[in-house]
Amino acid sequence: MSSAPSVGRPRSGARRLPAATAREEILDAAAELFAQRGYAATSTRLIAERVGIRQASLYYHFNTKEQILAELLEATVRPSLAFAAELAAQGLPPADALHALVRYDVGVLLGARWNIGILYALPEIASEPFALFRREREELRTAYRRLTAASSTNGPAVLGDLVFGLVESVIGMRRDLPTPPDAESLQETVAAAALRLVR
Amino acid sequence: MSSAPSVGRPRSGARRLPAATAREEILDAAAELFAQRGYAATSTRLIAERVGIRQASLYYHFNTKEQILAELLEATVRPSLAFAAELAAQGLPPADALHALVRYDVGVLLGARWNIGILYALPEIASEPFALFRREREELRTAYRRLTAASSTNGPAVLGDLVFGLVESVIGMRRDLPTPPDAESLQETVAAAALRLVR
DNA sequence: ATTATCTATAGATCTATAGATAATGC
DNA sequence: ATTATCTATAGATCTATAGATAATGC
Repeated sequence: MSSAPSVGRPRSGARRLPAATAREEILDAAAELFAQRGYAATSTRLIAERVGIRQASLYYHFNTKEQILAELLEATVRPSLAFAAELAAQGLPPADALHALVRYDVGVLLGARWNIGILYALPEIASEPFALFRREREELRTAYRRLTAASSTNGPAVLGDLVFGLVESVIGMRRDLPTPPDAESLQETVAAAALRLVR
Repeated sequence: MSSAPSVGRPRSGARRLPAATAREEILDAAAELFAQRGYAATSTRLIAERVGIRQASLYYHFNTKEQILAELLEATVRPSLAFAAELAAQGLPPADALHALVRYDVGVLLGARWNIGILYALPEIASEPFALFRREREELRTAYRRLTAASSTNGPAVLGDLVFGLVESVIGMRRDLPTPPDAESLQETVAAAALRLVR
């Protein structure tokens, strides 16, 4: 809950988010720019400008530009991964659990302030600083595999991956559709579509 | 069908693809590198090195680095778009046409020498040099919308986009799965899954 | 004294252009 | 003469580090 600090040398520009910490402001500005123009195409100078500080000041809060992206990506998978773990502990019928997970995950992807999911496809995330993100995303994929396998008798081996892909297709819709669909109804639509695939 | 020319100053290095034109060699090297390390993270110097020429020599064949990416992207959508047009002219039952288009499109995405589809998500393609690619990809999306709407009585408005997303999910599988699935069977699996969604 | 900024800059790129050159073709 | 390369380089970046400084807190 900490916000604009009173210590430290004053900034060159106005704060981006007066209620947030500098760290949160940097993550927010970076998320907007990375999602809109791309990771490599966004300079640390531009991020800093949007935050109202000088380029070098970013490095008081983050060690590298890659670390900024890594934190953004991890923050996007983590809630769905935690939700999948909760579901696993509840012992619902698998199809009900799958429906709930899809609903939740689509909600996270559509509800994020910026469409960070678009960066999941970046070839750059194959490198080392993104190892934790890749591992967490694979865990989420595993949760989908487990739930689809349990929901479906003799479906194909890749059924879980197809459902995973169906869920993540909302990232592309959010980017490409002129009128991005209403979140509530898309959550329900995608969850229903997932059940059609496993049924 | 033209190949290694005999005119012009000799190259500094060995040819990448002795049977191809310099232009094709450049596109092939760029495709490999863009898909593996990312567009912005790949320098023109590295592309040239893989082709066996000097960095500046790329510009005899292409005006900009963006043009190289644009041609690669266009070449990946175009076959499926042409196939969709053929299908439209044939007057098949819509569900059969949808099945055929999904099969074909998945085949193109999996059969390409490099996984160029991974670059569809790049925020960079929102810029002007990629306008033609974006238009062609939207036309393909429209073909999916038309076929799903005709195959499905009272499905949701985004059904075509879900099928489109399902098809493109094979791009992620090709990248992320330790053993990428067999193309033939995945074509059939995804086509069958698409029909489950519209049925 | 501590914190969060600032200024200045090193060092390493990177894309694209200009003009020279080494082949073949006529 | 034409083609496809080469060398050299301009000019514009870009990330990250070093060290100074302007606040508040004790």
